[in-house]
Amino acid sequence: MAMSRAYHHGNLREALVAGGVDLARTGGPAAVVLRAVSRQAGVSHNAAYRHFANREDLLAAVAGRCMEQLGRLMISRSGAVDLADQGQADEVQADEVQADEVRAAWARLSAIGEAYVDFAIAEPGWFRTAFCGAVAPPRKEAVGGGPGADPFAILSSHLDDLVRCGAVPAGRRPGAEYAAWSAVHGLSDLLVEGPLRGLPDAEVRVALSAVLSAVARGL
Amino acid sequence: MAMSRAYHHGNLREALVAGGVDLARTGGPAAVVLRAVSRQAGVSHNAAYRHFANREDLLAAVAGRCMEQLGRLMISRSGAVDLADQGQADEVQADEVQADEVRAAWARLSAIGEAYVDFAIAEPGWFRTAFCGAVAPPRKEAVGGGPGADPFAILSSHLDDLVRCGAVPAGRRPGAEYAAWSAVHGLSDLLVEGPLRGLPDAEVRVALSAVLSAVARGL
DNA sequence: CCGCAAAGTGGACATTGTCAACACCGGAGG
DNA sequence: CCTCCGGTGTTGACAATGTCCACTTTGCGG
Repeated sequence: MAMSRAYHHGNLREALVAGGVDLARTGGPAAVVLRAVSRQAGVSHNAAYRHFANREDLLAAVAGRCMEQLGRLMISRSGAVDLADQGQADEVQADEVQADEVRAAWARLSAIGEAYVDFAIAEPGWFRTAFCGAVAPPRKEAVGGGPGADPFAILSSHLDDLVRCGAVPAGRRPGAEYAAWSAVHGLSDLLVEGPLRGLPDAEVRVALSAVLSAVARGL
Repeated sequence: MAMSRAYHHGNLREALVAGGVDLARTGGPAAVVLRAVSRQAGVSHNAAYRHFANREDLLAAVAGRCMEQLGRLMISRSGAVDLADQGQADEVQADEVQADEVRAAWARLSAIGEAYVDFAIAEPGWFRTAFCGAVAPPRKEAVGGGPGADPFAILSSHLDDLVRCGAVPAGRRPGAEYAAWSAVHGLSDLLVEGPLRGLPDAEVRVALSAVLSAVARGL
């Protein structure tokens, strides 16, 4: 199994993508350079062409990883809300349970929105790479243990929850993902590479809460 | 008078920026290539270095032009709303005048939002260039007749109008530009270079109206 | 045991950003 | 009028990159 390191590198494709993710973290999509990732993998340039059609193809793979990273953070933050809530769940009326569920659904939506923006700010290189326009098709995730972390799907299911528990009228559901996603993504983009770059931290929080509450009202 | 007057070329700086805008239109920021714009201006490479510190500097100038272009479309669409409205303005009660003004203010906000997205769709190269992160400082526009077409300033003044005529409570004003701008910019970015690329036209209109009405409700 | 296709290598080429040294030109000062 | 001078533009060079090509090596399947 363990291939001799001389010629056949264990599985290169993986190493190349990992190296690309590394470079993208600090330099964004422009830093995902064929020769650089090859060098970093201890392999000479042109080796990558046995695994990717061209640079764009590699970038797409790297972008996919970044997107998954974002999805993972969103899921994790959403889960954290559930955990925090269940602490104070005790014996209460049935309708109070329902009210709590509504509140929790709203909190989860806010949490994934905040996660989105936080990710963009904390990892601008990854964020810019994820949305550099190199992502492949919708990416049908492997059914198994893979973290099916497509941000869009996550958002959709959270909106479904809001409708299901009556927090949002069903008539408002169509197009809701566009409204919510656009708002959060727009703020992220403006903060990371748009005219809002370098906005003071306090102002960032003001903007974030303004966007999130506007979305909540707007749904 | 060592003005930027004609020396050898005419005034090159202008020609270079214009050529850059040309290339950016079809190829986005990546197409703004020093040697290409120099070639297109009938001048050999390195001539540009007498007018710009480096490629990034030129790109910033080109990006500024693209941003102005966007601002101009927004202003023009906002003006078109006024003209369309004044046609049906006749003798009415005072409070109806007020109601009309409120309606017009909302219509103008919608118009600039729609203009933003339309611009992104119609001129993706320019849009991507405008927001590629190369724009110079906050750009203090000349107060006079110059096309003070900073999209952010335009949005701000429209929101001010909404507050002034009572359509939006003053308490909601802080942060409102973040909410509105983020929503519209996010949709544009997702449509132009994000996962929403290639969305069928009908669906685009659904998304746009969902975003615009959500913003209106959210303010 | 052998050959073959997959995996990796080395070299080459065009393109690009950038630097340095040089050439041109038109006006300022004599 | 002539002469210098700095702003403008040119030529040449260099390193880095994406990509094509021919070649080599490896290990698996017959």
